[in-house]
Amino acid sequence: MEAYKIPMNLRAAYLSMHRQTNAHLARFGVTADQFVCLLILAEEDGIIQQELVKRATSDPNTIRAMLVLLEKRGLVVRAPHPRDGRARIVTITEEGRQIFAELVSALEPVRNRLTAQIPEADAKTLNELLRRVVEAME
Amino acid sequence: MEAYKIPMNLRAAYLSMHRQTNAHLARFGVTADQFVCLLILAEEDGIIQQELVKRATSDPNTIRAMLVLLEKRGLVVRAPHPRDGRARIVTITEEGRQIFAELVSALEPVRNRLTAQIPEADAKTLNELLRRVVEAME
DNA sequence: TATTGTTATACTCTATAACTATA
DNA sequence: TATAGTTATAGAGTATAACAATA
Repeated sequence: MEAYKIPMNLRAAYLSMHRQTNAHLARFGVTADQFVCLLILAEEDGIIQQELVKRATSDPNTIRAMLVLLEKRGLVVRAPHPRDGRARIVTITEEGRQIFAELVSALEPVRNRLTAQIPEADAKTLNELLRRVVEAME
Repeated sequence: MEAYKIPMNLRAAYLSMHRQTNAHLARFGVTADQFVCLLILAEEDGIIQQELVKRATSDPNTIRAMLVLLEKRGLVVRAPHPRDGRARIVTITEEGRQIFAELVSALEPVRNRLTAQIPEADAKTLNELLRRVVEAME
Protein backbone atom coordinates (compact mmCIF):
# COMPACT_ATOMS: atom_id res chain seq x y z
CA MET A 1 0.00 0.00 0.00
CA GLU A 2 1.58 3.17 -1.26
CA ALA A 3 0.06 5.34 1.49
CA TYR A 4 1.68 3.23 4.19
CA LYS A 5 5.25 3.20 2.93
CA ILE A 6 6.35 6.09 5.12
CA PRO A 7 4.41 4.90 8.19
CA MET A 8 5.83 1.39 7.87
CA ASN A 9 9.40 2.58 7.39
CA LEU A 10 8.98 5.04 10.25
CA ARG A 11 7.76 2.17 12.37
CA ALA A 12 10.58 -0.19 11.38
CA ALA A 13 13.23 2.47 11.90
CA TYR A 14 11.95 3.45 15.34
CA LEU A 15 11.36 -0.08 16.60
CA SER A 16 14.79 -1.27 15.47
CA MET A 17 16.44 1.71 17.10
CA HIS A 18 14.41 1.25 20.27
CA ARG A 19 15.16 -2.47 20.48
CA GLN A 20 18.88 -2.05 19.92
CA THR A 21 19.01 0.79 22.40
CA ASN A 22 17.36 -1.37 25.04
CA ALA A 23 19.76 -4.22 24.26
CA HIS A 24 22.84 -2.01 24.61
CA LEU A 25 21.56 -0.45 27.85
CA ALA A 26 20.39 -3.69 29.48
CA ARG A 27 23.61 -4.25 31.41
CA PHE A 28 23.11 -0.87 33.10
CA GLY A 29 19.54 -1.74 34.12
CA VAL A 30 18.32 1.30 32.19
CA THR A 31 15.64 1.27 29.47
CA ALA A 32 15.67 3.28 26.25
CA ASP A 33 12.84 5.46 27.55
CA GLN A 34 14.61 6.12 30.84
CA PHE A 35 17.62 7.12 28.80
CA VAL A 36 15.44 9.66 26.98
CA CYS A 37 14.49 11.17 30.35
CA LEU A 38 18.12 11.47 31.35
CA LEU A 39 19.01 12.93 27.95
CA ILE A 40 16.40 15.66 28.28
CA LEU A 41 17.43 16.44 31.86
CA ALA A 42 21.12 16.45 30.95
CA GLU A 43 20.40 19.12 28.35
CA GLU A 44 17.99 21.28 30.26
CA ASP A 45 17.87 20.69 33.95
CA GLY A 46 15.31 21.87 36.46
CA ILE A 47 12.16 21.44 34.37
CA ILE A 48 8.86 20.28 35.83
CA GLN A 49 7.43 16.81 35.20
CA GLN A 50 4.82 18.05 32.77
CA GLU A 51 7.52 19.62 30.62
CA LEU A 52 9.35 16.31 30.63
CA VAL A 53 6.14 14.60 29.52
CA LYS A 54 5.94 16.91 26.49
CA ARG A 55 9.57 16.65 25.48
CA ALA A 56 9.66 12.88 25.84
CA THR A 57 6.42 12.53 23.86
CA SER A 58 5.12 10.57 26.80
CA ASP A 59 2.35 10.78 29.41
CA PRO A 60 2.21 11.71 33.12
CA ASN A 61 1.91 8.13 34.40
CA THR A 62 4.80 6.79 32.38
CA ILE A 63 7.08 9.68 33.24
CA ARG A 64 6.16 9.43 36.90
CA ALA A 65 6.95 5.70 37.00
CA MET A 66 10.30 6.33 35.36
CA LEU A 67 11.21 9.20 37.65
CA VAL A 68 10.34 7.16 40.73
CA LEU A 69 12.70 4.42 39.56
CA LEU A 70 15.44 6.87 38.57
CA GLU A 71 15.06 8.69 41.89
CA LYS A 72 15.38 5.44 43.84
CA ARG A 73 18.69 4.86 42.08
CA GLY A 74 19.81 8.37 42.91
CA LEU A 75 20.04 9.48 39.27
CA VAL A 76 17.45 12.25 39.52
CA VAL A 77 15.81 14.32 42.25
CA ARG A 78 12.26 15.67 42.35
CA ALA A 79 12.01 18.83 44.41
CA PRO A 80 9.00 21.04 45.12
CA HIS A 81 8.61 24.06 42.85
CA PRO A 82 9.35 27.26 44.81
CA ARG A 83 6.41 29.20 43.33
CA ASP A 84 3.94 26.52 42.24
CA GLY A 85 2.93 24.11 44.98
CA ARG A 86 1.48 21.69 42.45
CA ALA A 87 4.62 21.25 40.39
CA ARG A 88 7.78 19.27 40.95
CA ILE A 89 11.14 20.29 39.57
CA VAL A 90 13.21 17.43 38.24
CA THR A 91 16.98 17.55 38.35
CA ILE A 92 19.62 15.10 37.23
CA THR A 93 22.16 14.33 39.96
CA GLU A 94 25.92 14.23 39.62
CA GLU A 95 25.73 10.44 39.69
CA GLY A 96 23.02 10.65 37.05
CA ARG A 97 25.31 12.66 34.80
CA GLN A 98 28.15 10.19 35.26
CA ILE A 99 26.00 7.20 34.37
CA PHE A 100 24.45 9.14 31.50
CA ALA A 101 27.91 9.66 30.01
CA GLU A 102 28.49 5.90 30.19
CA LEU A 103 25.16 5.24 28.52
CA VAL A 104 25.96 7.63 25.67
CA SER A 105 29.23 5.80 25.24
CA ALA A 106 27.54 2.39 25.25
CA LEU A 107 25.11 3.60 22.59
CA GLU A 108 27.77 4.68 20.12
CA PRO A 109 27.29 1.58 17.92
CA VAL A 110 23.55 2.22 17.71
CA ARG A 111 24.02 5.88 16.74
CA ASN A 112 26.57 4.88 14.11
CA ARG A 113 24.39 2.20 12.56
CA LEU A 114 21.41 4.52 12.43
CA THR A 115 23.04 6.90 9.97
CA ALA A 116 25.58 4.47 8.55
CA GLN A 117 24.10 4.63 5.07
CA ILE A 118 23.24 8.31 5.13
CA PRO A 119 25.75 11.04 4.15
CA GLU A 120 26.06 14.12 6.34
CA ALA A 121 23.97 16.32 4.05
CA ASP A 122 21.17 13.76 3.85
CA ALA A 123 21.16 13.37 7.62
CA LYS A 124 20.31 17.05 7.88
CA THR A 125 17.49 16.57 5.40
CA LEU A 126 16.18 13.54 7.27
CA ASN A 127 16.19 15.45 10.53
CA GLU A 128 14.39 18.40 8.98
CA LEU A 129 11.73 16.20 7.39
CA LEU A 130 11.16 14.31 10.63
CA ARG A 131 10.89 17.61 12.45
CA ARG A 132 8.14 18.67 10.06
CA VAL A 133 6.30 15.41 10.62
CA VAL A 134 6.48 15.95 14.36
CA GLU A 135 5.25 19.51 13.95
CA ALA A 136 2.29 18.40 11.83
CA MET A 137 1.32 15.63 14.25
CA GLU A 138 1.17 17.85 17.32
CA MET B 1 22.73 16.89 22.02
CA GLU B 2 23.45 17.06 18.33
CA ALA B 3 23.85 13.29 17.97
CA TYR B 4 20.36 12.67 19.31
CA LYS B 5 18.40 15.04 17.08
CA ILE B 6 17.45 12.37 14.56
CA PRO B 7 16.73 9.71 17.21
CA MET B 8 14.54 12.11 19.18
CA ASN B 9 12.61 13.29 16.13
CA LEU B 10 12.26 9.71 14.93
CA ARG B 11 10.89 8.84 18.35
CA ALA B 12 8.46 11.77 18.49
CA ALA B 13 7.22 11.13 14.97
CA TYR B 14 6.62 7.44 15.56
CA LEU B 15 5.02 7.80 18.99
CA SER B 16 2.67 10.54 17.81
CA MET B 17 1.65 8.49 14.81
CA HIS B 18 1.21 5.38 16.91
CA ARG B 19 -0.85 7.18 19.53
CA GLN B 20 -3.13 8.84 17.02
CA THR B 21 -3.53 5.60 15.13
CA ASN B 22 -4.62 3.82 18.31
CA ALA B 23 -7.04 6.65 19.12
CA HIS B 24 -8.66 6.51 15.70
CA LEU B 25 -8.94 2.72 15.78
CA ALA B 26 -10.21 2.44 19.36
CA ARG B 27 -13.88 2.33 18.37
CA PHE B 28 -13.16 -0.77 16.26
CA GLY B 29 -11.44 -2.53 19.14
CA VAL B 30 -8.29 -2.81 17.02
CA THR B 31 -4.80 -1.61 18.01
CA ALA B 32 -2.28 0.10 15.76
CA ASP B 33 -0.09 -3.00 15.81
CA GLN B 34 -2.98 -5.30 14.93
CA PHE B 35 -3.68 -2.97 12.03
CA VAL B 36 -0.11 -3.47 10.85
CA CYS B 37 -0.69 -7.23 10.80
CA LEU B 38 -3.83 -6.80 8.73
CA LEU B 39 -2.04 -4.39 6.40
CA ILE B 40 0.74 -6.86 5.73
CA LEU B 41 -1.70 -9.72 5.20
CA ALA B 42 -3.92 -7.61 2.96
CA GLU B 43 -0.93 -6.99 0.72
CA GLU B 44 0.61 -10.43 0.69
CA ASP B 45 -1.58 -13.18 1.93
CA GLY B 46 -0.60 -16.70 2.87
CA ILE B 47 2.71 -16.00 4.58
CA ILE B 48 3.90 -17.89 7.64
CA GLN B 49 3.97 -16.36 11.12
CA GLN B 50 7.72 -15.93 11.12
CA GLU B 51 7.53 -13.89 7.93
CA LEU B 52 4.89 -11.70 9.58
CA VAL B 53 7.24 -11.24 12.54
CA LYS B 54 9.95 -9.93 10.22
CA ARG B 55 7.74 -7.62 8.20
CA ALA B 56 6.03 -6.16 11.25
CA THR B 57 9.41 -5.62 12.96
CA SER B 58 7.98 -7.59 15.86
CA ASP B 59 8.63 -10.84 17.73
CA PRO B 60 7.04 -14.32 17.77
CA ASN B 61 5.17 -13.85 21.05
CA THR B 62 3.64 -10.52 20.13
CA ILE B 63 2.59 -11.68 16.68
CA ARG B 64 1.14 -14.87 18.09
CA ALA B 65 -0.93 -13.00 20.68
CA MET B 66 -2.26 -10.67 17.99
CA LEU B 67 -3.11 -13.48 15.61
CA VAL B 68 -4.95 -15.40 18.34
CA LEU B 69 -7.09 -12.32 18.99
CA LEU B 70 -7.62 -11.59 15.30
CA GLU B 71 -8.49 -15.24 14.66
CA LYS B 72 -11.06 -15.23 17.49
CA ARG B 73 -12.72 -12.29 15.78
CA GLY B 74 -12.68 -14.12 12.47
CA LEU B 75 -10.40 -11.61 10.76
CA VAL B 76 -7.57 -14.04 10.02
CA VAL B 77 -7.09 -17.80 9.80
CA ARG B 78 -4.02 -19.83 10.71
CA ALA B 79 -3.76 -23.01 8.68
CA PRO B 80 -1.08 -25.71 8.72
CA HIS B 81 1.62 -25.40 6.08
CA PRO B 82 1.22 -28.15 3.46
CA ARG B 83 4.93 -28.96 3.27
CA ASP B 84 6.34 -27.80 6.60
CA GLY B 85 4.64 -29.31 9.62
CA ARG B 86 6.19 -26.70 11.92
CA ALA B 87 4.86 -23.65 10.11
CA ARG B 88 1.45 -22.00 10.04
CA ILE B 89 0.13 -20.09 7.07
CA VAL B 90 -1.75 -16.93 7.98
CA THR B 91 -4.54 -15.66 5.78
CA ILE B 92 -6.81 -12.65 6.08
CA THR B 93 -10.51 -13.55 5.80
CA GLU B 94 -13.12 -11.81 3.71
CA GLU B 95 -14.49 -10.22 6.89
CA GLY B 96 -10.95 -9.20 7.74
CA ARG B 97 -10.61 -7.43 4.42
CA GLN B 98 -13.88 -5.62 4.91
CA ILE B 99 -12.95 -4.36 8.36
CA PHE B 100 -9.47 -3.50 7.11
CA ALA B 101 -11.00 -1.22 4.49
CA GLU B 102 -12.95 0.57 7.22
CA LEU B 103 -9.80 0.95 9.31
CA VAL B 104 -7.91 2.46 6.39
CA SER B 105 -10.78 4.88 5.95
CA ALA B 106 -10.83 5.77 9.66
CA LEU B 107 -7.10 6.45 9.51
CA GLU B 108 -7.27 8.96 6.68
CA PRO B 109 -6.87 11.96 9.03
CA VAL B 110 -3.74 10.44 10.55
CA ARG B 111 -2.18 9.75 7.15
CA ASN B 112 -2.96 13.27 6.03
CA ARG B 113 -1.50 14.91 9.09
CA LEU B 114 1.65 12.84 8.86
CA THR B 115 2.72 14.38 5.56
CA ALA B 116 0.71 17.59 5.84
CA GLN B 117 3.82 19.76 5.86
CA ILE B 118 5.80 17.72 3.37
CA PRO B 119 5.52 18.22 -0.41
CA GLU B 120 5.22 15.16 -2.64
CA ALA B 121 8.88 15.25 -3.72
CA ASP B 122 10.10 15.51 -0.12
CA ALA B 123 7.85 12.63 0.92
CA LYS B 124 9.73 10.43 -1.53
CA THR B 125 13.01 11.60 -0.05
CA LEU B 126 11.81 10.95 3.49
CA ASN B 127 10.69 7.46 2.58
CA GLU B 128 14.00 6.70 0.88
CA LEU B 129 16.04 7.98 3.84
CA LEU B 130 13.94 6.01 6.31
CA ARG B 131 14.36 2.93 4.14
CA ARG B 132 18.13 3.38 4.34
CA VAL B 133 17.95 3.69 8.11
CA VAL B 134 15.95 0.48 8.30
CA GLU B 135 18.43 -1.26 6.03
CA ALA B 136 21.36 -0.14 8.17
CA MET B 137 19.70 -1.22 11.41
CA GLU B 138 18.96 -4.78 10.30
C1' DT C 1 -12.48 26.48 37.05
C1' DA C 2 -8.17 24.78 35.25
C1' DT C 3 -3.78 22.61 36.12
C1' DT C 4 -0.04 19.39 38.30
C1' DG C 5 0.56 15.40 39.93
C1' DT C 6 -0.96 10.96 42.17
C1' DT C 7 -3.49 6.62 42.65
C1' DA C 8 -5.78 2.66 40.87
C1' DT C 9 -6.71 -0.37 37.21
C1' DA C 10 -6.42 -2.82 33.09
C1' DC C 11 -4.41 -3.90 28.82
C1' DT C 12 -0.82 -4.16 25.15
C1' DC C 13 3.70 -4.91 23.90
C1' DT C 14 8.28 -6.84 24.85
C1' DA C 15 11.98 -10.11 26.39
C1' DT C 16 13.65 -14.47 28.08
C1' DA C 17 13.83 -19.14 28.56
C1' DA C 18 12.18 -23.76 28.34
C1' DC C 19 9.58 -26.73 25.64
C1' DT C 20 7.35 -29.55 21.28
C1' DA C 21 7.40 -31.02 16.88
C1' DT C 22 9.16 -30.94 12.88
C1' DA C 23 13.11 -30.27 9.36
C1' DT D 1 21.40 -29.51 14.93
C1' DA D 2 18.49 -25.91 13.54
C1' DT D 3 13.91 -23.92 12.90
C1' DA D 4 8.64 -22.61 13.74
C1' DG D 5 5.81 -22.13 16.99
C1' DT D 6 4.00 -22.44 21.87
C1' DT D 7 3.89 -21.79 26.86
C1' DA D 8 5.01 -19.40 31.01
C1' DT D 9 6.53 -15.48 33.26
C1' DA D 10 7.83 -10.97 34.22
C1' DG D 11 8.31 -6.27 33.28
C1' DA D 12 7.67 -1.84 30.79
C1' DG D 13 4.75 1.31 28.56
C1' DT D 14 -0.01 3.14 27.71
C1' DA D 15 -4.80 4.86 28.50
C1' DT D 16 -8.60 6.14 31.45
C1' DA D 17 -10.76 7.95 35.22
C1' DA D 18 -11.13 9.65 39.83
C1' DC D 19 -8.83 12.27 43.21
C1' DA D 20 -6.03 15.95 46.13
C1' DA D 21 -3.74 20.08 46.24
C1' DT D 22 -2.88 24.28 44.32
C1' DA D 23 -3.39 28.11 40.89
